[in-house]
Amino acid sequence: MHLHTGETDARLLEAALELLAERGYQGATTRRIAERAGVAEVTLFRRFGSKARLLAEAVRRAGAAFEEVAARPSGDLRADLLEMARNYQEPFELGGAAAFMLAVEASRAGELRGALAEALQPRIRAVQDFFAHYQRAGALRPGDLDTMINAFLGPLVGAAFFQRTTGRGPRLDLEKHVEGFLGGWSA
Amino acid sequence: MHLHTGETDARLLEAALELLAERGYQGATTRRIAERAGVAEVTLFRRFGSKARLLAEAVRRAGAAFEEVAARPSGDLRADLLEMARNYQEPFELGGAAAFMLAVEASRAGELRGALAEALQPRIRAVQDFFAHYQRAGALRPGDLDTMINAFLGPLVGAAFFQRTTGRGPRLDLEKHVEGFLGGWSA
DNA sequence: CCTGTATGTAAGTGCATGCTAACATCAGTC
DNA sequence: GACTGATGTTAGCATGCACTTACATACAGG
Repeated sequence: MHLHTGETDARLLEAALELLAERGYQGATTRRIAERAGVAEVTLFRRFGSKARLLAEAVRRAGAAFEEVAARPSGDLRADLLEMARNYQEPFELGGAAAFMLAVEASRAGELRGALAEALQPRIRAVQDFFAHYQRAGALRPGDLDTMINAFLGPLVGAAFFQRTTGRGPRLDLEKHVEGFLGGWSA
Repeated sequence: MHLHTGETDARLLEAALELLAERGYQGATTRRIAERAGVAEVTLFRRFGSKARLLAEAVRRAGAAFEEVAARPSGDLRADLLEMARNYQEPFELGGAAAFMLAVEASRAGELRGALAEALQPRIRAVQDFFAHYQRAGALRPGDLDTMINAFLGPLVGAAFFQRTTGRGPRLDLEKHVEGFLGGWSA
Protein backbone atom coordinates (compact mmCIF):
# COMPACT_ATOMS: atom_id res chain seq x y z
CA MET A 1 0.00 0.00 0.00
CA HIS A 2 0.92 3.57 -0.53
CA LEU A 3 1.43 5.79 2.45
CA HIS A 4 -1.12 8.33 1.26
CA THR A 5 -3.98 5.97 0.53
CA GLY A 6 -6.43 7.39 3.02
CA GLU A 7 -5.28 10.92 2.51
CA THR A 8 -6.12 10.86 -1.18
CA ASP A 9 -9.72 10.00 -0.40
CA ALA A 10 -9.95 12.65 2.27
CA ARG A 11 -8.64 15.35 -0.01
CA LEU A 12 -11.01 14.39 -2.78
CA LEU A 13 -13.97 14.39 -0.44
CA GLU A 14 -13.05 17.75 0.98
CA ALA A 15 -12.51 19.33 -2.41
CA ALA A 16 -15.77 17.86 -3.68
CA LEU A 17 -17.66 19.31 -0.74
CA GLU A 18 -16.18 22.77 -1.17
CA LEU A 19 -16.89 22.90 -4.88
CA LEU A 20 -20.39 21.54 -4.42
CA ALA A 21 -21.13 24.40 -2.05
CA GLU A 22 -19.43 27.02 -4.18
CA ARG A 23 -20.54 26.02 -7.65
CA GLY A 24 -23.34 23.52 -7.36
CA TYR A 25 -23.56 19.98 -8.61
CA GLN A 26 -22.90 20.69 -12.25
CA GLY A 27 -20.29 23.30 -11.44
CA ALA A 28 -18.34 20.81 -9.35
CA THR A 29 -16.67 19.14 -12.31
CA THR A 30 -14.40 16.18 -11.88
CA ARG A 31 -11.50 18.14 -13.35
CA ARG A 32 -11.93 20.96 -10.83
CA ILE A 33 -12.34 18.59 -7.91
CA ALA A 34 -9.20 16.69 -8.82
CA GLU A 35 -7.26 19.88 -9.36
CA ARG A 36 -8.26 21.30 -5.98
CA ALA A 37 -7.49 18.01 -4.27
CA GLY A 38 -4.10 17.99 -5.97
CA VAL A 39 -4.55 14.58 -7.56
CA ALA A 40 -5.03 13.34 -11.10
CA GLU A 41 -8.56 13.26 -12.41
CA VAL A 42 -8.32 9.58 -13.18
CA THR A 43 -7.62 8.87 -9.52
CA LEU A 44 -11.04 10.26 -8.66
CA PHE A 45 -12.68 7.66 -10.88
CA ARG A 46 -10.45 4.87 -9.72
CA ARG A 47 -11.32 5.51 -6.08
CA PHE A 48 -14.96 6.49 -6.26
CA GLY A 49 -16.15 5.07 -9.56
CA SER A 50 -18.15 8.10 -10.59
CA LYS A 51 -18.75 11.73 -9.78
CA ALA A 52 -22.16 10.94 -8.33
CA ARG A 53 -20.74 8.42 -5.86
CA LEU A 54 -17.98 10.76 -4.76
CA LEU A 55 -20.38 13.61 -4.10
CA ALA A 56 -22.91 11.42 -2.36
CA GLU A 57 -20.20 10.11 -0.07
CA ALA A 58 -18.98 13.65 0.59
CA VAL A 59 -22.48 14.77 1.55
CA ARG A 60 -22.93 11.76 3.79
CA ARG A 61 -19.75 12.58 5.68
CA ALA A 62 -20.64 16.26 5.94
CA GLY A 63 -23.89 15.25 7.57
CA ALA A 64 -22.09 12.95 9.93
CA ALA A 65 -19.93 15.89 11.02
CA PHE A 66 -23.08 17.42 12.46
CA GLU A 67 -23.04 14.67 15.03
CA GLU A 68 -20.75 16.83 17.11
CA VAL A 69 -23.36 19.54 17.28
CA ALA A 70 -25.01 18.57 20.50
CA ALA A 71 -28.68 19.10 21.17
CA ARG A 72 -28.85 17.37 24.52
CA PRO A 73 -30.86 19.15 27.18
CA SER A 74 -28.84 19.91 30.29
CA GLY A 75 -31.65 21.48 32.29
CA ASP A 76 -30.72 25.08 31.64
CA LEU A 77 -32.85 25.98 28.63
CA ARG A 78 -31.33 29.36 27.97
CA ALA A 79 -27.78 28.06 28.06
CA ASP A 80 -28.68 25.09 25.90
CA LEU A 81 -30.33 27.28 23.31
CA LEU A 82 -27.34 29.57 23.16
CA GLU A 83 -24.97 26.68 22.71
CA MET A 84 -27.16 25.14 20.05
CA ALA A 85 -27.38 28.43 18.20
CA ARG A 86 -23.61 28.77 18.32
CA ASN A 87 -23.14 25.23 17.12
CA TYR A 88 -25.49 25.67 14.22
CA GLN A 89 -24.36 29.10 13.21
CA GLU A 90 -20.98 28.05 11.93
CA PRO A 91 -21.99 25.23 9.62
CA PHE A 92 -24.98 27.14 8.32
CA GLU A 93 -23.31 30.45 7.88
CA LEU A 94 -19.58 30.35 7.48
CA GLY A 95 -18.30 26.82 7.48
CA GLY A 96 -16.14 25.98 4.54
CA ALA A 97 -18.58 23.37 3.37
CA ALA A 98 -21.62 25.63 3.74
CA ALA A 99 -24.24 23.10 4.77
CA PHE A 100 -26.78 25.56 3.52
CA MET A 101 -25.60 25.30 -0.07
CA LEU A 102 -25.16 21.57 0.21
CA ALA A 103 -28.75 21.13 1.20
CA VAL A 104 -29.89 23.19 -1.74
CA GLU A 105 -27.84 21.11 -4.13
CA ALA A 106 -28.94 17.86 -2.60
CA SER A 107 -32.55 18.83 -3.05
CA ARG A 108 -31.93 19.26 -6.76
CA ALA A 109 -29.50 16.51 -7.67
CA GLY A 110 -31.41 13.29 -7.26
CA GLU A 111 -28.20 11.37 -6.71
CA LEU A 112 -27.53 13.30 -3.52
CA ARG A 113 -30.98 13.40 -2.04
CA GLY A 114 -30.77 10.03 -0.37
CA ALA A 115 -27.34 10.74 1.05
CA LEU A 116 -28.47 14.00 2.60
CA ALA A 117 -31.65 12.57 4.04
CA GLU A 118 -29.68 9.71 5.54
CA ALA A 119 -27.19 12.09 7.10
CA LEU A 120 -29.75 14.60 8.35
CA GLN A 121 -32.41 12.34 9.77
CA PRO A 122 -30.77 11.64 13.14
CA ARG A 123 -30.01 15.36 13.49
CA ILE A 124 -33.62 16.34 12.92
CA ARG A 125 -34.76 13.78 15.45
CA ALA A 126 -32.32 15.09 18.04
CA VAL A 127 -33.55 18.64 17.65
CA GLN A 128 -37.19 17.56 17.89
CA ASP A 129 -36.44 15.58 21.02
CA PHE A 130 -34.63 18.55 22.51
CA PHE A 131 -37.58 20.90 22.16
CA ALA A 132 -40.07 18.23 23.14
CA HIS A 133 -38.08 17.60 26.31
CA TYR A 134 -38.30 21.22 27.43
CA GLN A 135 -41.97 21.25 26.55
CA ARG A 136 -42.61 18.31 28.83
CA ALA A 137 -40.47 19.94 31.50
CA GLY A 138 -42.80 22.92 31.32
CA ALA A 139 -40.18 25.41 30.17
CA LEU A 140 -41.63 25.85 26.68
CA ARG A 141 -45.21 26.24 25.53
CA PRO A 142 -46.96 23.01 24.69
CA GLY A 143 -47.96 22.14 21.15
CA ASP A 144 -46.73 23.69 17.87
CA LEU A 145 -43.43 21.90 17.95
CA ASP A 146 -42.65 22.52 14.30
CA THR A 147 -43.49 26.20 14.36
CA MET A 148 -41.42 26.56 17.50
CA ILE A 149 -38.39 24.80 16.08
CA ASN A 150 -38.71 26.92 13.02
CA ALA A 151 -38.85 30.08 15.09
CA PHE A 152 -35.55 29.10 16.63
CA LEU A 153 -33.65 27.64 13.67
CA GLY A 154 -35.28 29.72 10.95
CA PRO A 155 -33.43 32.93 11.79
CA LEU A 156 -30.15 31.00 11.71
CA VAL A 157 -30.96 29.76 8.23
CA GLY A 158 -32.31 33.16 7.28
CA ALA A 159 -29.18 34.97 8.39
CA ALA A 160 -27.04 32.57 6.39
CA PHE A 161 -29.34 33.03 3.45
CA PHE A 162 -29.16 36.81 3.45
CA GLN A 163 -25.45 36.84 4.00
CA ARG A 164 -24.77 34.41 1.20
CA THR A 165 -27.14 35.89 -1.31
CA THR A 166 -26.90 39.61 -0.71
CA GLY A 167 -23.38 39.62 0.67
CA ARG A 168 -24.58 42.00 3.38
CA GLY A 169 -26.17 41.81 6.74
CA PRO A 170 -24.28 41.54 10.02
CA ARG A 171 -23.81 38.30 11.81
CA LEU A 172 -26.80 37.39 13.90
CA ASP A 173 -26.59 38.47 17.54
CA LEU A 174 -27.19 35.09 19.09
CA GLU A 175 -27.88 36.24 22.63
CA LYS A 176 -30.58 38.59 21.45
CA HIS A 177 -31.97 35.95 19.17
CA VAL A 178 -32.28 33.51 22.09
CA GLU A 179 -33.83 36.21 24.23
CA GLY A 180 -36.37 37.08 21.57
CA PHE A 181 -37.21 33.42 21.13
CA LEU A 182 -37.67 32.88 24.85
CA GLY A 183 -39.86 35.96 25.02
CA GLY A 184 -42.20 34.44 22.47
CA TRP A 185 -42.09 30.76 23.33
CA SER A 186 -41.17 30.14 26.95
CA ALA A 187 -44.05 29.05 29.14
CA MET B 1 -45.69 42.13 -36.64
CA HIS B 2 -46.73 38.77 -35.41
CA LEU B 3 -49.63 38.48 -33.05
CA HIS B 4 -47.65 36.55 -30.47
CA THR B 5 -44.64 38.79 -30.23
CA GLY B 6 -44.96 39.72 -26.59
CA GLU B 7 -46.22 36.33 -25.60
CA THR B 8 -43.09 34.57 -26.83
CA ASP B 9 -40.91 36.67 -24.55
CA ALA B 10 -43.21 36.14 -21.60
CA ARG B 11 -43.22 32.39 -22.04
CA LEU B 12 -39.46 32.24 -22.35
CA LEU B 13 -38.98 34.35 -19.24
CA GLU B 14 -41.39 32.24 -17.26
CA ALA B 15 -39.85 28.97 -18.37
CA ALA B 16 -36.37 30.30 -17.65
CA LEU B 17 -37.39 31.29 -14.13
CA GLU B 18 -38.97 27.93 -13.39
CA LEU B 19 -36.00 25.97 -14.62
CA LEU B 20 -33.55 28.22 -12.83
CA ALA B 21 -35.35 27.48 -9.58
CA GLU B 22 -35.71 23.78 -10.27
CA ARG B 23 -32.35 22.95 -11.77
CA GLY B 24 -30.00 25.84 -11.18
CA TYR B 25 -28.11 27.98 -13.62
CA GLN B 26 -26.29 25.21 -15.39
CA GLY B 27 -29.28 22.92 -15.29
CA ALA B 28 -31.44 25.51 -16.98
CA THR B 29 -30.20 24.74 -20.48
CA THR B 30 -31.36 26.71 -23.47
CA ARG B 31 -32.87 23.55 -24.95
CA ARG B 32 -34.96 22.87 -21.87
CA ILE B 33 -36.06 26.47 -21.55
CA ALA B 34 -37.15 26.62 -25.17
CA GLU B 35 -38.91 23.29 -24.92
CA ARG B 36 -40.86 24.31 -21.83
CA ALA B 37 -41.75 27.63 -23.38
CA GLY B 38 -42.93 25.81 -26.48
CA VAL B 39 -40.72 27.72 -28.88
CA ALA B 40 -37.69 26.85 -30.98
CA GLU B 41 -34.33 27.15 -29.29
CA VAL B 42 -33.10 29.57 -31.90
CA THR B 43 -35.90 31.95 -31.00
CA LEU B 44 -34.44 32.25 -27.52
CA PHE B 45 -31.18 33.52 -28.96
CA ARG B 46 -32.89 35.78 -31.46
CA ARG B 47 -34.89 37.51 -28.76
CA PHE B 48 -32.47 37.62 -25.85
CA GLY B 49 -29.06 37.23 -27.44
CA SER B 50 -27.70 34.82 -24.89
CA LYS B 51 -28.69 32.56 -22.06
CA ALA B 52 -27.11 34.90 -19.52
CA ARG B 53 -29.16 37.86 -20.71
CA LEU B 54 -32.39 35.89 -20.69
CA LEU B 55 -31.86 34.65 -17.15
CA ALA B 56 -30.76 38.03 -15.85
CA GLU B 57 -33.89 39.60 -17.31
CA ALA B 58 -36.02 36.85 -15.80
CA VAL B 59 -34.52 37.43 -12.36
CA ARG B 60 -35.01 41.16 -12.69
CA ARG B 61 -38.68 40.70 -13.44
CA ALA B 62 -39.13 38.19 -10.66
CA GLY B 63 -37.73 40.77 -8.27
CA ALA B 64 -40.05 43.42 -9.64
CA ALA B 65 -42.99 41.11 -8.94
CA PHE B 66 -42.18 41.52 -5.27
CA GLU B 67 -43.29 45.13 -5.60
CA GLU B 68 -46.81 43.94 -4.96
CA VAL B 69 -45.80 42.55 -1.62
CA ALA B 70 -46.65 45.54 0.51
CA ALA B 71 -44.69 46.43 3.60
CA ARG B 72 -46.45 49.67 4.35
CA PRO B 73 -47.38 50.22 7.98
CA SER B 74 -51.10 50.78 8.49
CA GLY B 75 -50.97 51.37 12.24
CA ASP B 76 -52.07 47.87 13.24
CA LEU B 77 -48.78 46.06 13.77
CA ARG B 78 -50.21 42.62 14.27
CA ALA B 79 -52.35 42.78 11.15
CA ASP B 80 -49.49 44.20 9.11
CA LEU B 81 -47.13 41.46 10.22
CA LEU B 82 -49.62 38.80 9.34
CA GLU B 83 -50.20 40.24 5.91
CA MET B 84 -46.50 40.57 5.33
CA ALA B 85 -45.89 37.00 6.40
CA ARG B 86 -48.61 35.81 4.05
CA ASN B 87 -47.24 37.85 1.20
CA TYR B 88 -43.75 36.53 1.69
CA GLN B 89 -44.70 32.96 2.32
CA GLU B 90 -45.85 32.22 -1.17
CA PRO B 91 -42.85 33.42 -3.15
CA PHE B 92 -40.41 31.98 -0.65
CA GLU B 93 -42.05 28.67 -0.12
CA LEU B 94 -44.30 27.49 -2.87
CA GLY B 95 -44.31 29.93 -5.73
CA GLY B 96 -43.44 28.39 -9.03
CA ALA B 97 -40.42 30.60 -9.32
CA ALA B 98 -39.17 29.85 -5.80
CA ALA B 99 -37.43 33.09 -4.93
CA PHE B 100 -35.42 31.09 -2.48
CA MET B 101 -33.73 29.04 -5.16
CA LEU B 102 -33.33 32.04 -7.40
CA ALA B 103 -31.39 33.85 -4.75
CA VAL B 104 -29.12 30.88 -4.26
CA GLU B 105 -28.42 30.68 -7.96
CA ALA B 106 -27.89 34.39 -8.27
CA SER B 107 -25.31 34.28 -5.51
CA ARG B 108 -23.35 31.74 -7.53
CA ALA B 109 -23.77 32.79 -11.13
CA GLY B 110 -21.97 36.09 -11.46
CA GLU B 111 -24.10 37.05 -14.42
CA LEU B 112 -27.20 37.11 -12.25
CA ARG B 113 -25.84 38.78 -9.16
CA GLY B 114 -26.32 42.32 -10.40
CA ALA B 115 -29.83 41.62 -11.60
CA LEU B 116 -30.86 40.19 -8.27
CA ALA B 117 -29.31 42.97 -6.23
CA GLU B 118 -31.01 45.52 -8.44
CA ALA B 119 -34.36 43.83 -8.01
CA LEU B 120 -34.05 43.22 -4.29
CA GLN B 121 -32.64 46.47 -3.03
CA PRO B 122 -35.91 48.46 -2.90
CA ARG B 123 -37.57 45.50 -1.19
CA ILE B 124 -34.96 45.34 1.54
CA ARG B 125 -35.29 49.05 2.13
CA ALA B 126 -39.06 48.81 2.41
CA VAL B 127 -38.84 46.07 5.02
CA GLN B 128 -36.26 48.00 7.03
CA ASP B 129 -38.44 51.11 6.92
CA PHE B 130 -41.43 49.08 8.02
CA PHE B 131 -39.79 47.79 11.17
CA ALA B 132 -38.09 51.11 11.90
CA HIS B 133 -41.48 52.80 11.69
CA TYR B 134 -43.00 50.59 14.34
CA GLN B 135 -39.92 51.02 16.47
CA ARG B 136 -40.32 54.79 16.39
CA ALA B 137 -44.03 54.39 17.08
CA GLY B 138 -43.09 52.51 20.24
CA ALA B 139 -44.69 49.23 19.26
CA LEU B 140 -41.43 47.35 18.84
CA ARG B 141 -38.33 47.29 20.97
CA PRO B 142 -35.74 49.89 20.00
CA GLY B 143 -32.38 48.88 18.54
CA ASP B 144 -31.33 45.56 17.00
CA LEU B 145 -33.17 46.19 13.77
CA ASP B 146 -31.35 43.48 11.84
CA THR B 147 -31.75 40.80 14.47
CA MET B 148 -35.41 41.69 14.72
CA ILE B 149 -36.04 41.56 10.99
CA ASN B 150 -34.25 38.27 10.93
CA ALA B 151 -36.39 36.93 13.74
CA PHE B 152 -39.42 37.71 11.64
CA LEU B 153 -38.31 36.77 8.15
CA GLY B 154 -35.85 34.04 9.10
CA PRO B 155 -38.50 31.48 9.99
CA LEU B 156 -40.17 32.12 6.64
CA VAL B 157 -36.91 31.43 4.85
CA GLY B 158 -36.20 28.54 7.18
CA ALA B 159 -39.55 26.91 6.55
CA ALA B 160 -39.00 27.18 2.80
CA PHE B 161 -35.53 25.79 3.25
CA PHE B 162 -36.63 22.73 5.18
CA GLN B 163 -39.56 22.07 2.91
CA ARG B 164 -37.48 22.32 -0.23
CA THR B 165 -34.53 20.37 1.03
CA THR B 166 -36.05 17.67 3.15
CA GLY B 167 -39.39 17.52 1.41
CA ARG B 168 -41.02 17.36 4.82
CA GLY B 169 -42.21 19.74 7.44
CA PRO B 170 -45.68 21.25 7.53
CA ARG B 171 -46.41 24.69 6.27
CA LEU B 172 -45.60 27.32 8.84
CA ASP B 173 -48.54 28.41 11.00
CA LEU B 174 -48.34 32.12 10.31
CA GLU B 175 -50.60 33.30 13.11
CA LYS B 176 -48.57 31.49 15.68
CA HIS B 177 -45.38 32.71 14.10
CA VAL B 178 -46.56 36.32 14.38
CA GLU B 179 -47.67 35.73 17.94
CA GLY B 180 -44.32 34.25 18.90
CA PHE B 181 -42.53 37.13 17.27
CA LEU B 182 -44.63 39.72 19.06
CA GLY B 183 -44.07 37.92 22.35
CA GLY B 184 -40.35 38.33 21.90
CA TRP B 185 -40.05 41.71 20.23
CA SER B 186 -43.01 43.97 21.00
CA ALA B 187 -42.32 46.77 23.44
C1' DC C 1 -50.16 40.62 -54.14
C1' DC C 2 -46.09 42.15 -52.03
C1' DT C 3 -43.15 43.12 -48.35
C1' DG C 4 -41.44 42.90 -43.68
C1' DT C 5 -41.18 40.64 -39.49
C1' DA C 6 -41.43 36.80 -36.22
C1' DT C 7 -41.05 32.35 -36.10
C1' DG C 8 -39.71 27.30 -37.33
C1' DT C 9 -36.46 23.50 -39.19
C1' DA C 10 -32.10 21.55 -40.00
C1' DA C 11 -27.45 21.29 -39.76
C1' DG C 12 -23.43 22.29 -37.73
C1' DT C 13 -19.27 24.42 -34.80
C1' DG C 14 -16.23 24.56 -30.98
C1' DC C 15 -15.87 23.52 -26.32
C1' DA C 16 -16.35 21.30 -21.70
C1' DT C 17 -17.96 17.37 -19.63
C1' DG C 18 -17.89 12.45 -17.45
C1' DC C 19 -15.36 8.68 -18.14
C1' DT C 20 -11.93 5.16 -20.21
C1' DA C 21 -7.61 2.95 -21.96
C1' DA C 22 -2.64 2.30 -22.15
C1' DC C 23 1.47 2.98 -20.28
C1' DA C 24 4.87 4.87 -16.86
C1' DT C 25 6.46 5.79 -11.99
C1' DC C 26 7.24 5.13 -7.36
C1' DA C 27 7.10 3.19 -2.73
C1' DG C 28 6.82 -0.42 0.15
C1' DT C 29 6.84 -6.20 0.75
C1' DC C 30 8.74 -10.51 0.25
C1' DG D 1 15.64 -7.40 -6.97
C1' DA D 2 11.16 -8.95 -8.56
C1' DC D 3 6.31 -8.03 -7.33
C1' DT D 4 2.27 -5.38 -5.99
C1' DG D 5 -0.72 -1.65 -5.58
C1' DA D 6 -1.66 3.23 -5.65
C1' DT D 7 -0.76 6.91 -8.28
C1' DG D 8 0.55 9.98 -12.52
C1' DT D 9 0.55 11.16 -17.73
C1' DT D 10 -1.38 11.28 -22.04
C1' DA D 11 -4.69 10.62 -25.32
C1' DG D 12 -9.10 10.00 -26.52
C1' DC D 13 -14.36 9.15 -26.89
C1' DA D 14 -19.25 10.27 -26.85
C1' DT D 15 -22.34 13.50 -25.22
C1' DG D 16 -24.44 17.80 -24.21
C1' DC D 17 -23.71 22.50 -24.16
C1' DA D 18 -24.25 27.66 -25.96
C1' DC D 19 -24.60 29.54 -30.05
C1' DT D 20 -24.70 30.25 -35.43
C1' DT D 21 -26.02 29.96 -40.25
C1' DA D 22 -29.11 29.18 -44.04
C1' DC D 23 -33.41 28.48 -45.60
C1' DA D 24 -38.49 27.91 -45.26
C1' DT D 25 -43.11 29.38 -43.50
C1' DA D 26 -46.80 32.19 -41.85
C1' DC D 27 -49.03 36.24 -40.91
C1' DA D 28 -49.96 41.35 -40.86
C1' DG D 29 -50.29 45.89 -43.29
C1' DG D 30 -50.03 48.51 -47.38
